Amino acid sequence: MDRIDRKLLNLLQRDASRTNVAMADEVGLSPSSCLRRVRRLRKTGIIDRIVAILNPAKTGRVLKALVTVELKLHGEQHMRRFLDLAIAEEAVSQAYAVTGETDVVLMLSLRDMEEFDALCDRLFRDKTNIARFFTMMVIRTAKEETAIRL
Amino acid sequence: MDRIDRKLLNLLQRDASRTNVAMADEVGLSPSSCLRRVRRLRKTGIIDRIVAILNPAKTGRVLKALVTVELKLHGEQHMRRFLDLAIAEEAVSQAYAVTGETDVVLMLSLRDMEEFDALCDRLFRDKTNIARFFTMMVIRTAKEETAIRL
DNA sequence: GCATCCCTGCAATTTTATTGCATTCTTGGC
DNA sequence: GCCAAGAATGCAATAAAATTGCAGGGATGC
Repeated sequence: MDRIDRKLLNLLQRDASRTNVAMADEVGLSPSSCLRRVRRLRKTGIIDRIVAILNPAKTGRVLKALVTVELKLHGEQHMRRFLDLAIAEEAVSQAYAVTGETDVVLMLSLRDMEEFDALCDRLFRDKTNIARFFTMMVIRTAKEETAIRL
Repeated sequence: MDRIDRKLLNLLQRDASRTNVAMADEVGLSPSSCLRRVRRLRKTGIIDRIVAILNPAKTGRVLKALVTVELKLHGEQHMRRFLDLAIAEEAVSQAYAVTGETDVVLMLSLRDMEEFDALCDRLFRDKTNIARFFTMMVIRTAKEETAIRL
């Protein structure tokens, strides 16, 4: 893991669609050496995966919301049961168990408020183990970064 | 945007490193048709970008934290000033202005608590416009999904 | 019914990825 | 400082993939 590897990772985190030939050129290596480095980075797991990032607005998911959830019962099995419910939801893009005043934080990507309403029904109402939940609708996304600075 | 486009998007959101030939095979198109579809999806912006996702743990960023921030002064310029400060930080991977009890929510990816301490110094202490902030350390990541279901 | 437009597959061509191999570079031990 | 072992590099040949032109098929609107 040297300077060239870091350079490759930075390039790939921005745009992994460029060709190996172009990458080799940018870092000053031959295509074969460059390819072997990238393959090593993938095999060792530093590069987890290569994916397409869609534009949420163009897919109809125009609303984002953060929800903090406080459970009534905090045991491991109760926590797991709720998380399993939550992660099965398409609108839930992130789900974390956290320290602090609340137990779980969810990030939602929603089509509209109707979807939010239905989701609340499934996750938070009635017989579930929810003490309280607070919803923060996202007004502005200032940063949303998949890349990691090396 | 038909069934095949959706299939392509789902495939690419999982693994964009496969070849066009393989993709064409999976959706039952010829490579040339498949390529033209993917190019159209990129040109129209539905596919925003293709990126490498790194394994945070292998890059030394082993801690995650969510921070809710309440500002003293809520004017647009004050909000913007704080957000600009926050998004300039490498450890801040997501930053949102939100409705509700707090004004801003940050997602942090940290190397250690020392980095957190230093970050707090820069963003929250002293002369800044911070009324309060609450930190939730992530205990468990149950879901962290870049893909959008179509 | 017909013209138009879009999409498709095929085939030729260009570009890229991949691999073996000889050489160079780096590193650790002495 | 010198040598040996392992790792990384560039080159060249080969295989595979991407790209493009073109002709045919199907849907759409008039």
